[in-house]
Amino acid sequence: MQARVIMLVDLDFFFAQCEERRNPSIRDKPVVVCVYSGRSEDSGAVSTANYIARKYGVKAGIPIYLAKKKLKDVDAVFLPVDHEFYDEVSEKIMRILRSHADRFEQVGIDEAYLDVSRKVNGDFEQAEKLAKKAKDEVKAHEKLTCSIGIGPNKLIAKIASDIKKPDGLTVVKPEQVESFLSPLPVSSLIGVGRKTEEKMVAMGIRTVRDLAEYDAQRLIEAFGRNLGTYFHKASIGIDDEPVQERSGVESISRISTLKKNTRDLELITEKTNHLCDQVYEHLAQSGLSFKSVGIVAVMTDMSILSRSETFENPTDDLEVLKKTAKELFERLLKESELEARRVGVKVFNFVKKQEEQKQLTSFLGFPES
DNA sequence: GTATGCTTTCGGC
DNA sequence: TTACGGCCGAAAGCATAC
Repeated sequence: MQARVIMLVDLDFFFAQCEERRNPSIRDKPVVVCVYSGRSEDSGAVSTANYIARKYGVKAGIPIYLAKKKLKDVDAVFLPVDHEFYDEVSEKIMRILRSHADRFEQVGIDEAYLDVSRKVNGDFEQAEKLAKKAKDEVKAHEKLTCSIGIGPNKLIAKIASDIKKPDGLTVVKPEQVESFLSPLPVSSLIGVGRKTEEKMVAMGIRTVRDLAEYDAQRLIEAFGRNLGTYFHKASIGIDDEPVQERSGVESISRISTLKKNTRDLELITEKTNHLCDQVYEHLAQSGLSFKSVGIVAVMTDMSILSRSETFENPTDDLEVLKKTAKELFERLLKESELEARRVGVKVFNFVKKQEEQKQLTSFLGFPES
């Protein structure tokens, strides 16, 4: 059993970098990739921005209008998102990265874990060379930079990848794990969100070092056996999560901004029926059935409300989807007085169609063939 | 008390 | 000072089961 060597590869400011590659003449300017909602000239939000734009405070999530204001005296480039193009680029890069890994796990469109333990014989020097080679290859074939973190597990690799970017490479060897982790805030650990961090701070735990020094048994008392054990192990750099292929998406959703804010169920249903059609189209390509339907509404004050329903048995029926979405919106409107601004539909809890058959037959007591 | 599953919210890009 | 997308997975909260 040799030591594990794990890499996390993160494609830098991915959408904006794709746009720079397509049109290199914009590379020295702020590049802002936007999602326009169509409601008015500049309504919408920033999806991602290159590092030049970030120097002006332009980053993912801010309104387009605000981004334009921050860049009003600058020669900046604003572009609409082009997901098809990014998907294409991502697919090619993932193929390159996969070829360098013993095991591969893609996370979203621009990130992947590579287990390279065997490939580099458990040697971190070799892993660093391999990472440079992968970076060079991605650069040569796809003209894109990425940032890589290397560590003895996914936890360390992920945190390491954030240390230097863009175009960074950070290696944390097993003997460096303790000094690497100790000073970080507990929120650096996956699994520690705002609430958990607050709870830990109240217990006198701010840094990973504090967490590591905290009595493991007391952690278990405070967070339960699973979480408590996980936190204790993570604090000393232990993480046994394997790098494994993701079987597929966990949810498919479509959301859209309404022309006008409304609480008229018929107007909303008109829009969500269309969204259901799109979700269904995507679903049909994947050959999946779903057990759960969810809806989401962004209200006038930008607060987000959601409702969902899980069925006894999986289905792939478009009419069931539409009917359920409508009922959920009806319920949501009863429980809020605000008008809806954006509405969305999603399906999740997937079952592959063959397995659905299997589930049914085993339920009925037939022997499996 | 803890595990599990479902629902809702949060947060990154 | 306001302004505001679409999609995903993770986190959190709760009810019920064990």
